[in-house]
Amino acid sequence: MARPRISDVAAAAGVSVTTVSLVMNDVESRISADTRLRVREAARAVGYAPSSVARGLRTQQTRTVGLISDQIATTPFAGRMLAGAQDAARAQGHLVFLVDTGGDDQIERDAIAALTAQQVDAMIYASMWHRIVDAPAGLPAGTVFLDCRPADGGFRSVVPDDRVGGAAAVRELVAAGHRRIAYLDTTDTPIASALRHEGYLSVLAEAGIPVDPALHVTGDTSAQGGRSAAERLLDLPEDQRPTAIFCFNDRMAVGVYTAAHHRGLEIPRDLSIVGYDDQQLIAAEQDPPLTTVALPHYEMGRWAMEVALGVRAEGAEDATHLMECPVIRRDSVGPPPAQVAKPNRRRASHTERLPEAAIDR
Amino acid sequence: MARPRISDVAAAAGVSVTTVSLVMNDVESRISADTRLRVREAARAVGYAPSSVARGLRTQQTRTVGLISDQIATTPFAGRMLAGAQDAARAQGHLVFLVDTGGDDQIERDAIAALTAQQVDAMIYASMWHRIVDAPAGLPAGTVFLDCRPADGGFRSVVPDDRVGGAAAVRELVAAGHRRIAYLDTTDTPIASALRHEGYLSVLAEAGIPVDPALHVTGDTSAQGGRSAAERLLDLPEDQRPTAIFCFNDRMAVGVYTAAHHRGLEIPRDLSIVGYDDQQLIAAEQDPPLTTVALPHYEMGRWAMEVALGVRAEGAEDATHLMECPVIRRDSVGPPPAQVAKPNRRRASHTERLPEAAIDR
DNA sequence: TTGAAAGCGCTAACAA
DNA sequence: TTGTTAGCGCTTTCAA
Repeated sequence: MARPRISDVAAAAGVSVTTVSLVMNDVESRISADTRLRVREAARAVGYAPSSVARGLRTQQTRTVGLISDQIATTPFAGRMLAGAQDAARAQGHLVFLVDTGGDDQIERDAIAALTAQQVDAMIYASMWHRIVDAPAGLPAGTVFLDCRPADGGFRSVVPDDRVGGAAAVRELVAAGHRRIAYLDTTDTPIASALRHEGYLSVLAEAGIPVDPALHVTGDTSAQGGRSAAERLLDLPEDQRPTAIFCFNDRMAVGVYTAAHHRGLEIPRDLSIVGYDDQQLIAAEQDPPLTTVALPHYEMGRWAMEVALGVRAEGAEDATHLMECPVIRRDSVGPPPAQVAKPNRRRASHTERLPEAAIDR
Repeated sequence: MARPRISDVAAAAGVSVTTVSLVMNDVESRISADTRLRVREAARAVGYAPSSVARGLRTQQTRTVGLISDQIATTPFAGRMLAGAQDAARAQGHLVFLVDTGGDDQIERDAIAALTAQQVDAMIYASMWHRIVDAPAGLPAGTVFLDCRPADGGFRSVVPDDRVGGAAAVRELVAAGHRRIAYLDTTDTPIASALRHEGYLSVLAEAGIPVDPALHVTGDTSAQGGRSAAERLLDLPEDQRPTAIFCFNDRMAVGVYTAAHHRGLEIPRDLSIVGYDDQQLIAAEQDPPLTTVALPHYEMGRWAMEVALGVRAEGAEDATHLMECPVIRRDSVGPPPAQVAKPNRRRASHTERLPEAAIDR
């Protein structure tokens, strides 16, 4: 059985297709209540649902959106960003085409062409981590950049406010009483790390804490990278060693936990840690749960879609919207340990603590 | 400037729209090379690309696929499944509509209606973890179920072969010499856990190892759940305690690591562990890296899409395809510890080991 | 309050 | 080898 058409409904209801169309689209002002009911009934009877394709051709509006992203498969963040975009799209009665290019330029070009051919009403160009990208050719005007900014402007974009987020993280530590705060940085993702570093420096300045270059170390964005960088920090002489570490991200923070545990340092008693990302299945599951700064992925996805669909009339044509990154307080931050005079005291106290670890079996 | 139409190209090239259509669709047999070139040139000149919407209306084939899933946002598996489906779709020149219902039935119904209205050529109904679902009404025939099976059949489906996967995991342990192997199970996800349990039992049987009910414990699927369940296992008298634990999933395995560390047990020297899922950012980043069984998400996604688009002519209309779960060998499996006579020996060796941990600073 | 008819942009049957 | 034309299923103008 073929898909019923509007004329089938018209015939069944004994009216014209115009009338059916009017009823189906709730332009009912001019249709009598009686006719309306007959049409509705007939539509249900034949199992009619308007063809979006035909409607799209006629109205030149498809109620679809294209979402192009570089990496969905390999990042744990994709989900929330997509969810935000999806929810906003659904609220507007739009369906979203998702294309993951895997970073391949040819696939990206093809995707833009295919999406354009599909006459999507809007387009979102998403990156899975905050960075500056070269806008690909062929993107329709009005495309919104999600978690990235076009190098040459020309498009609206939304990115996390990493500077303020970094500041919030460090302020958390300062508020707990720390003065020797390290920034465990990375060089893998320049934009975000530089911004978080700026935030770090601004808070040190506002708290009147001198900047110690030795407390700024880098590693690659993995637990292993975090661990090696942390080792360097913990190898510093006792009086120069940080009492708190702000980590570029949660994965690196996990490495800091490992490094700390291997030295018998207890978190947060001996060392406070703040991460970034609030990565699911990681941050909250540490022991103790990690205090971190959340990346507002859902909100960014939602914002991008709303702007793309014109729900939100955001200012300038190529303005960048900064989304707040909230601090998620858990249990990895505490006051700094009481000042210790001799470098060897800590090692001693470490040894004293060992029985505790054995006891809880 | 409006989108150029086929007639614009025809006018520019001085031919009919038929000719243009023929050329654009590579049905060139009847078109002279000369005309072909002229048309191509004209198309480029006016910046023409055929409208998929118009073509879809005319041919009744949209070259789009609908992918409905319950939870993308909250699962780390979604990505690879999507990637597999996407890649297969792209290979066929199809675009995919993605809808995440979040498990909401109303959203699901709306999505099915919207996708049907869009006249998608195929549909995939995906779950983010292996389970049996009630097929929602309105799904078009030919819909493929991904990582789930319809309770009443009627549709093709692809799911991981959890029974064989569970067997492979346990066989790994048996091969290393273990005889007291626990299954750290969960009740959160009945299908998968029951199948893996079957695999576990089958390998014990084939190895002639008696089943010890005390070695079958359950917890919820989290690090915390794994930890508590592991505590129960490790609390067993020395001679009944397992030398190896097969965990329902990697998250729970992480909890086992924690429990083991708190007792001073070293992995794999004192305890071997095998997980399941090969969860990114978790399994490989444990210390030591976790041996686990991978869920073939990419392959399942790819398979589902290929079957949905008819690339793969799979047998029966409602057959279930079982996808192999490969063992990922890392460093959490070793031979069982040498038999220890007295219950206290282990604690002694634990204490002896402590200096090692302190040394590596 | 309702209907006839044009046309969205394309493909394909048929004609030349 | 190429062109004319009907029609895919709908919306919308205009007329009744």
